[in-house]
Amino acid sequence: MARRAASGERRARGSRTGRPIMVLLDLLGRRWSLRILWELRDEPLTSRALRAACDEASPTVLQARLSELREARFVELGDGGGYGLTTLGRELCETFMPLHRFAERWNVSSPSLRLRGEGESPRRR
Amino acid sequence: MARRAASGERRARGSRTGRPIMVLLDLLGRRWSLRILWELRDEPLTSRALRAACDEASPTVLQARLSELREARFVELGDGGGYGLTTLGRELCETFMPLHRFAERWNVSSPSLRLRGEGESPRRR
DNA sequence: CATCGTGCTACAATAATTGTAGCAAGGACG
DNA sequence: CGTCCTTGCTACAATTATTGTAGCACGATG
Repeated sequence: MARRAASGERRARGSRTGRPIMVLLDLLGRRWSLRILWELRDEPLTSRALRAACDEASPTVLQARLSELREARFVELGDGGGYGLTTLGRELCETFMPLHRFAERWNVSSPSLRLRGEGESPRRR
Repeated sequence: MARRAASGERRARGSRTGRPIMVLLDLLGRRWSLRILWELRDEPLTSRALRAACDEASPTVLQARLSELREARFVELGDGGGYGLTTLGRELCETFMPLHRFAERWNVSSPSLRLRGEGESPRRR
């Protein structure tokens, strides 16, 4: 159920079915989404502090992600400025905490994984 | 594709510090990464079956993600064909299972969140 | 008023992704 | 052997997303 049906099917980013898990995976799979939630996990941050925490990512994307995250009700702009997690957002973040421990155990042995685009397919063009 | 590298600081995708959690968040934040892991959670799939499961995403990205995921030792190409999760990959996937329940409770009320590019600022060049 | 810090936007350059087509290698079958 | 499959994987132009830099309007503070 909950299909858009009218106004022409669109195809994009694997959320076509509208299953909540797909929508969520899609949303979290956008650039900086996970990072933003992660950086907000402890305390609210102003947009600029958040930007600083995210390696000075461009405000354009950050603002776009923030809008989406706010629309998803994971993040809110508190009174007096500063972005923070909502109760829902905090629950989501809790879900990710095990990821931290996992990452530590994982401990990336492959150096070419650290930065995008290095050590991938030998690109012959 | 000119890599900027070459001189001093490399900046890309928030993995600059090399902290495992950042590398992981970065890797998982790439398009289709989460989805691939998700689709592989039950059983191995051939590259084409996986593509079908991922709404016919283009083989270019899928192959790129698969390479990265293999390099991260989350996914492997089993003998006789077909991609499957490694033990490590299965552990990672376990970490995500709570996400499923979360997504169900969440149940996206905002229609503009379902597909990328809808409801955002229609900024076009 | 001048100066700061908010959240947020414009926009050209660049990088990533999509979509379509196709390759080489391997099995099965005749 | 030759054809027909299917596998993993690649080419490449077109399209989107992201980056980086600049700057806006608003409010608070001085």
